[in-house]
Amino acid sequence: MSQKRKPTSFDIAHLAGVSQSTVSRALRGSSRVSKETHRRIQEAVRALNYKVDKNASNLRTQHTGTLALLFFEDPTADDSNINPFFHSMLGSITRACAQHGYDLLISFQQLSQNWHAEYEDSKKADGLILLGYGDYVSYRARLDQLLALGTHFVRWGAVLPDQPGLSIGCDNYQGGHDLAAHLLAQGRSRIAFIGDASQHYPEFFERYRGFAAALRAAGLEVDPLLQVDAITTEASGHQALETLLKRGVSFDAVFGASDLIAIGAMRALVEHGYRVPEDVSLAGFDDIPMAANVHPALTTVAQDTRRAGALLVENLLKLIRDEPAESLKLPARLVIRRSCGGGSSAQVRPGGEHQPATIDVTG
Amino acid sequence: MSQKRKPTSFDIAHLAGVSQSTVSRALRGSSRVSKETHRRIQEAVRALNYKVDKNASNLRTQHTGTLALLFFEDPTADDSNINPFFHSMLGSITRACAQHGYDLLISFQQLSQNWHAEYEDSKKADGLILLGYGDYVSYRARLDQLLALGTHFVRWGAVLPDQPGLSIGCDNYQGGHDLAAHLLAQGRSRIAFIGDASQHYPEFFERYRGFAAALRAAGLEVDPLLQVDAITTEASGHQALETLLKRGVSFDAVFGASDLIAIGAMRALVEHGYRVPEDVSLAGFDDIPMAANVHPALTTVAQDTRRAGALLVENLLKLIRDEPAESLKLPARLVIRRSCGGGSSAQVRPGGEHQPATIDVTG
DNA sequence: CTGAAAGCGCTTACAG
DNA sequence: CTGAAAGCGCTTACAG
Repeated sequence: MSQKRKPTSFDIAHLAGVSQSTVSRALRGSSRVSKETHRRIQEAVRALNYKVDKNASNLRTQHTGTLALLFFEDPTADDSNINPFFHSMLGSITRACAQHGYDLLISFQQLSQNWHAEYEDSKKADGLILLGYGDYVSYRARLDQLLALGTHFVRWGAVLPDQPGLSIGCDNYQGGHDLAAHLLAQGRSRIAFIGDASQHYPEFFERYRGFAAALRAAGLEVDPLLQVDAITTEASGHQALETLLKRGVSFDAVFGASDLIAIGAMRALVEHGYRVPEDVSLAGFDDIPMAANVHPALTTVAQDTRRAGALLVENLLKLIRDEPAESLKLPARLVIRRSCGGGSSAQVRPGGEHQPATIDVTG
Repeated sequence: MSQKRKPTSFDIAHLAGVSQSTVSRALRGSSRVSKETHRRIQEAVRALNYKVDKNASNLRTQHTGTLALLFFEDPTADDSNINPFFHSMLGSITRACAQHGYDLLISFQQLSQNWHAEYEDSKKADGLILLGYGDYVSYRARLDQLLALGTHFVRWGAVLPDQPGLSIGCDNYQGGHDLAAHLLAQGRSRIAFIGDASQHYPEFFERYRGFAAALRAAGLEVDPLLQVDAITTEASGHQALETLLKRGVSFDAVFGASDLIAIGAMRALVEHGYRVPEDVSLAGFDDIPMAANVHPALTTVAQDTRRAGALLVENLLKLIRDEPAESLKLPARLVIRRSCGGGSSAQVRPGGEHQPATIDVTG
C-alpha cells in the first residue's frame, strides 16, 4: 500500500478540470480564484487525499516553515535526561510553533561541531531556538559563528548587554535577590550559594549577584567560603554540599542555583542528619514540577515558561521576517513553600512589572 | 548577511573544476569518484561552507531523512505538560534518531483532525512514532486510517494481538502482577487500583489484569469497589482517591496505574491523615524521576525507556526499508522504595527475560 | 571515472 | 480569473 503513488497537483488539476497552476494558486489561498473553481479543487483534494509536497514547495519558495530547537548542555550531562525545566519550555515552544503554523525540528545532540549551523544552512529550518544550561564560554564562540553566517536564532538565557544575537531570559538577578531577601526575612544570615558563579554560567552568576546584593543591602558580608560551584544536576548539588560541609564553615541556609541542585543538596543534608527547614533553610530556582513534591516542598523562583516559549517563537519569526525584534527579560516570581520555614510572609517587591510571590499551600 | 546567497552544487563544481553531477556523486559518497577529485570537491565545500539543500535532495530522492514524533493525549491534559514518563522516552528517541542520521520533527498538538497523516503525506517525514496515553478507542480509528494510507508508523503502548500496525510496549501485565505480588508480600490484602481499567486505556487495563491475577493467585477476590477510574494526572489521581474514600470501603494499599496518579493519591491520603506506608501502602507505575523524590519515595515499576526509544526508531526504520519488523514487549522491572513499607524482600519472578527487582536505597 | 540532460512537484511572474 | 512555461537545487540513469 505504501507503493501507491501519492497524488500530485497535476492529478488534482485533472480531476477538477483546471490547470495545475490554478490548483497551486487555490491551495495557497492566494490571488483571485473563482469560488466555483476553488470548490471543485477542494473536492478533488479531498477525494484523492492530496497533500502539498513540502519538499517541492519549500524548494520553490526557499523557506521551510519549520524551526529547529537545539539544546546546548554540558557534555557531562546525560543526553537522555535534559533538565526538567526545559520540558515545560519544550511544551510551550511546540504549542507556539503550532499556532504559527510552523513545524519543530528537535535535537539534543552536540555530536556535530557544527550542529548549530547545520539546520538553517541545509534548508531544514528557517531559524533556530537555542536552549540549555551549558558552559557559556564555549557556547559563545558558536553564537558568534551563527551571527557571522547570518543564521536566524534566538536563545533562552541570561540577558546581558554584550551578547550576540537575540536573548530572552528571566530576570535572574531579581529572582536571586528576592529569594535571598526571603531567606533573610526568615532570620537566616549565613546563606550558602550552591552553583557556579562565573562567566561560564551567566544565569547562575546573575542569580548570585542578586543574592549578594540582597545580603549587602542587609548589612551582611558575602563570604566566599559559602559559595560552591555546581552544574545543574542533582549529583552535582549533592557533591557540592559535601564540599561545603568539609569546609567546616557554619551556615543556616542553602540557596541552590537551580532546583535540581537544591534537591541534590537536600538529600545530602538529610543524609548528614540536618533537618530542613529547622536546621537549614533550603531554596532552589526554576520551579520544576518536582519542587512541589519533594519533602519538604521546595521554596523556589518560578520562570514563566509559557510566556517564554511564546516569546522565543514570536521573536524568531520576527527575525526571519526582517522585522525589528529585541532581547527581553521576564520577571521572576518567588514561590514560597515549606523548605525555608515560615511560609507566611511573602516578600513582595513593590511596583513595576514585578509579580507577587506565590504561597503554595499544597507544598 | 542573511541576504548572502547560499552556495549551490554548481558553485562547488565551478570552484573544483568539475561538473555538477560529479559534485553530487562525491557528496553522496557514491560510485567511483577519483580520490583527487573528491579531495578538490571537499576543499571547495569547506571554502564556501556549502551544505546540500535538503529540500532539493528530498524532492529528488522522495524521502526525507526525518521522522515525526506525535503525541496522542487526552484533550483534557494540558498540552504544555506532557507526562514526565515521555520525557525520557523523548530523550532516547532523539538520541536514536541522531545515531541513524535522521532528524526528528515533533508535535504535541492534536488540533488537526488529521495530525497523524499530515507528516508523511506531505513528505515531511518518512514515518511516524506515536506516543501517548490518550483514549485508545478514538485513537484506534486513526491507526486504522494510517494503515489504510500506507503510512509507516510504530507506536508505544499496549502490545496486544489484534492491534493495527507495529506496537512496542512494556509488559504491563507482568508489571502489574509483580507489583501486586509485592504488596501482598507486605501483608496487604485490600488493595485499591486507581486508574481506568477498560478498553479505553489498554495499558492500564493490562496492569489491572496482572494485578487481579496476582490477587486471585493468592486466593483473594477482586473487589470492584476497590477500582476507581483515573487518567494519568496528579489531579485525577487525587480526585479518584477522594471518590474511593467516599465509597467507605476499607483498603490497606493503593496501586496507582501511573506514578502521576499515585502521587496525586498520596497527596489525598496525607490530607486525610493517613500515613504512607504505615496505614496505607502506595505504589505507582513508570518510575518517573519524581517517584524517587516524593516522600516517602514511591515503589513503582520501571520501563526501560532507553531501550524503548532505540527499538521504536529501529523498527520504524525497518518498516520504511521494507524489512521485516514485529511488535515486541519489554520486561517491566519492580523498583522497591519506601512507600509500601518493608523494602527488604524484592519480588523476583524466576526465569525468562524478566529482570530482577531493584531496591532503591536512596529513596 | 566523468559529463550532459531529464525530472522530482511545486510556485510564480508573464501573458492573456 | 486562468494557462503555459520557467526554474528552485538536487540525483541519477545514460552515454562515453
